[in-house]
Amino acid sequence: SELLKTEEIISSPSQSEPWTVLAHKKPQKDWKAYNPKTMRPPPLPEGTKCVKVMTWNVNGLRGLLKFESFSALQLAQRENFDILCLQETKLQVKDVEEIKKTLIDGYDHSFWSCSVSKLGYSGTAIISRIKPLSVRYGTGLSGHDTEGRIVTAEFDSFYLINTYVPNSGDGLKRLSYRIEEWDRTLSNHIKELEKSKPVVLTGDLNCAHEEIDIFNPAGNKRSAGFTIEERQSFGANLLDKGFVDTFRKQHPGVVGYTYWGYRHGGRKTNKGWRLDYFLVSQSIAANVHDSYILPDINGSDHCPIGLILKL
Amino acid sequence: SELLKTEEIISSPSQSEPWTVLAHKKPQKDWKAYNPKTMRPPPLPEGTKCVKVMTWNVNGLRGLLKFESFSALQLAQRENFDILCLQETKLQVKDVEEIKKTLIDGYDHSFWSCSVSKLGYSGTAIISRIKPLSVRYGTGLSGHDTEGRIVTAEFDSFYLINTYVPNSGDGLKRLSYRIEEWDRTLSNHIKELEKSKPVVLTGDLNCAHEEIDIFNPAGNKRSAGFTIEERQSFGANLLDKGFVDTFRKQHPGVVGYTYWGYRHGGRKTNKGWRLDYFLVSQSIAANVHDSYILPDINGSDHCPIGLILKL
DNA sequence: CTTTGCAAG
DNA sequence: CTTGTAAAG
Repeated sequence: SELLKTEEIISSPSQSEPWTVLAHKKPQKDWKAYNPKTMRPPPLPEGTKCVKVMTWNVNGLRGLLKFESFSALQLAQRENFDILCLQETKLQVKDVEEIKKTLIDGYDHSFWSCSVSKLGYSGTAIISRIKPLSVRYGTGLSGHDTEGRIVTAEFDSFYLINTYVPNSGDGLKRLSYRIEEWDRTLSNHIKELEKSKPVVLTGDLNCAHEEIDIFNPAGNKRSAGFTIEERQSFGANLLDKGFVDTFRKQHPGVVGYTYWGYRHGGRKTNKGWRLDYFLVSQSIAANVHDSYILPDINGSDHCPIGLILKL
Repeated sequence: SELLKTEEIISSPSQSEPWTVLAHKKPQKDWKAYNPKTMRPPPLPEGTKCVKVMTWNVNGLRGLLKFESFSALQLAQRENFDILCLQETKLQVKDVEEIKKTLIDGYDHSFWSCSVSKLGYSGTAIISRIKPLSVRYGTGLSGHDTEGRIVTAEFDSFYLINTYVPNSGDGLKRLSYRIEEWDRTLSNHIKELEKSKPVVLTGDLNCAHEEIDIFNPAGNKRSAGFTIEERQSFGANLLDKGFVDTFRKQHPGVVGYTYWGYRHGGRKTNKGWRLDYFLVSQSIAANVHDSYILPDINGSDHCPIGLILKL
């Protein structure tokens, strides 16, 4: 296998570095607040084969890189991921070569999908130090491939699907498209791939699945990302098809947000949502060593999340 | 008269404060470089009645105020002007009340003209501690009053016209409008006012009149602001009608730019243009005590200029 | 190169 | 509130 040995991967400083704990001020009902310092398992024993995947909606990659304080470079040095999945790169096709030059050595395989219908909109990427067996852009299943929302990479023992699910928009004007066309297409794509290998689905799924996944469930029943339609579609098209929400499995009853809107200073007051996920095929759910959130990493309205998968 | 006494006006720190001298690196032919430290006359004797007017194309007033380093407030404290004329405020009508609140005490009379055809475009204002006898927006002469390009204030002994002349645009696509419609309309407006009182015309006239007024005359013969059409129109519609270019009269053979394009780092290399003027009726040309440039004031692609007029 | 408004989230 | 566009200078 091309996957790296444990000692190379698990040298991540993320459990020794001083991640500041996000104060989850108002855990609701009897929910606990996720604490990345205390709620992560001990490192795997040396020699265990595994892969470390990270996912981050960067809300404009060029904006993020200007910041410098959290380039992919520094994230790599801290987290030492094997594969990084990005959403909302907002790159145009013409920007990609320039951006590739900023990648650090070792991450030699990167695959960029850009919107060709709206410039500077949406966009996804997979950046990897492992060379995939194959890569596919979009689903090929219908005409929904113009917004750069899906990249799929095939590895030895699994498919990795990185996606940025369409936002239902102000006034929910894109809700029916989202549910009836997009979610269904994605679900079919996954099922198709799963016929040959287990699937890891990650990205900004633009849905807070349960009440625990949003700071104010009552007030957001008609907000894009928490409508009953989106939540049911998430259940029916993903979970009911045998996909496991790895964070929720590992941390039932724990509040762990991955998104805080800029509009109401949400990050300071922890008015967050869990919109970013790792879902995995049931057949590999037991291989998940850790599914975690890094809420203290700034530079976007979303924070990165990670998955350590034993192979 | 409502105009202030000399001791109140000429307490300006501008001749004692350390204005850094702009290095005019390549004076052309036998032109001298304007030096605001050395080329200004001594203060007027105490008790002389005068008015101090400043003009500044601010290239977006809200952007400038964010800066804070050169708000109108600080400019007022350093220059102690009586009247400030702004161009390219880029304000909308709805922004004006908000902006008025930022004015410092004493400047209680302000008159704002905003573009109503293109939002956030153009826009002029007169801010004064002297209450004008009357104020007029636009010329009233034709249909050229939708872009907020002219404010005229009447004082005891003169009219003050503040204008932002339309740029002829990339590809000179607005050149014929500029010459045939706009310059002519402005000229008629001035002549009309001059029938009753002398006129002070100031603002961004968007024309470098002579070769001395631009860093690279040869290379800009078809650039907006230095076409022969604009230069001749400037001569025919303004100077030939009896208006005196006060800076040029005071400093013949002196290079004094007021604008440096952002596009080619023009301010560092002093690739500038003189686009901002005080023109006065011949009948009061001898009353001009000082017509000067403040090239070291940043915050815009134009710098402010000043006029001290004896009354 | 920078400001502005606009769409989008 | 912030990221992208585009128009304008």
